Amino acid sequence: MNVKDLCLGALTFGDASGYDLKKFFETTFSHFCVAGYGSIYPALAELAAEGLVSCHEQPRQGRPGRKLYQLTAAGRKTFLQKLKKTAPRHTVKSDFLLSLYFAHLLPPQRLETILDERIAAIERQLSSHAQGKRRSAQEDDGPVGEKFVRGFGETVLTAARDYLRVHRHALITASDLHRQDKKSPCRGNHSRHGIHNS
Amino acid sequence: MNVKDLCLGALTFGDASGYDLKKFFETTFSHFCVAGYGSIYPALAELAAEGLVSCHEQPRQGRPGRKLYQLTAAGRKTFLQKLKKTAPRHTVKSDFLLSLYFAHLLPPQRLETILDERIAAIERQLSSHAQGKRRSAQEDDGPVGEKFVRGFGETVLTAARDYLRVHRHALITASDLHRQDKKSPCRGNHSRHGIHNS
DNA sequence: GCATGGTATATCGGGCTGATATATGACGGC
DNA sequence: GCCGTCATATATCAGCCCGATATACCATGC
Repeated sequence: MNVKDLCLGALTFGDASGYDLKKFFETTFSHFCVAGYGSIYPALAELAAEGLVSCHEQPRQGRPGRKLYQLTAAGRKTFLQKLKKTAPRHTVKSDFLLSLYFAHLLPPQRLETILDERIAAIERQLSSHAQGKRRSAQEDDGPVGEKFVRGFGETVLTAARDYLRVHRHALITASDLHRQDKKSPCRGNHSRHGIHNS
Repeated sequence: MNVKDLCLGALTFGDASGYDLKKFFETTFSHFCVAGYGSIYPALAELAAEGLVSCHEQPRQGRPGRKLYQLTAAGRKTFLQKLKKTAPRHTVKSDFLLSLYFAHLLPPQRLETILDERIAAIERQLSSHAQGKRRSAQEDDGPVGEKFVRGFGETVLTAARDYLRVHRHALITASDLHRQDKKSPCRGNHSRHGIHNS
């Protein structure tokens, strides 16, 4: 599922400009995909060239016209096929966890900052989820998958936040004991925690 | 944190070849980063050119020699600096959740497959975590961050698996009611679930 | 009247993924 | 002893994507 397919999928819910799509990805899809303008605009241009979307430009004097994109029948068909064939992968990329893995190389203050920022970020995501839930409860619909996906996100985020809260203190104190930074240089690369075992 | 920094970080635990590093990423770092040979080998070559790692080649007759890389003092310093400055981002990219968001466009059988495969994948990850835990409990060490990160992974994965198990059936039956595929083409792109609101 | 932030399109370099190619040793089964 | 399969090990490349940046205007509030 590349950005082109993502755009087709979003357009099944109605016409939109590139800007609209970015916002849509940032809100509705925020916890499982990202796409920047640098991917969206070229994607839309290619899709238009392939006849999978049509583009209706609304001229605005003095600046580039707003371009509304609409899914064509071929575009809808293409998306359905992609959707059926796509392998449902799920990957996490986290400098957050990577940093904590190296807790023994970081000052405790930095660890605190990292943990607190992540907890705060999770809380922001949870409250924006709650807003989305209220909105879709009013309008009483949206795709059936939306509720499921939102519930999944809430569950996972809540579990993550609780874990961080509970184990925050333990990590900071433990890392303080095992510290290994510039001031106590312990500089052997040949520690007993080797990687290769040949 | 790009692949070059990742390699430096892994090499703080001991010397390794490119192949060793890949395995290390796949096991220890598996739930928060990925790196293929296509990134690792060029990264090591650049690091060697910059003097951040040194390379000791063990010749083997008839094929390319095994290249063991070792962190230099400069490399260790560089990694510590990067680690301190890195913004601890955390992103999820999931065709799995994306597919489920479009549950109303998928046949129930496909939904079942997707859910079951994901649950099975989570269970595989959990049991490989458990193995890692047993191993590091025997040797009674590893970086202090390791336990924390592993605990985080277990917590989140368990919460995800339980959610999927509990809500599996509800999603499949609900999507069956709201189905909207080729057989009932409902082809208006101008549904009331529009994206833009200008 | 002016600064801030939102709307909107577009480009580009650097970087990564995933597939592919190549070669050989080790191991177990038959 | 032979064969297939798996693990070891390095390397390249096309296609794709992220993040930063540039431009331009309007609405809002202070």
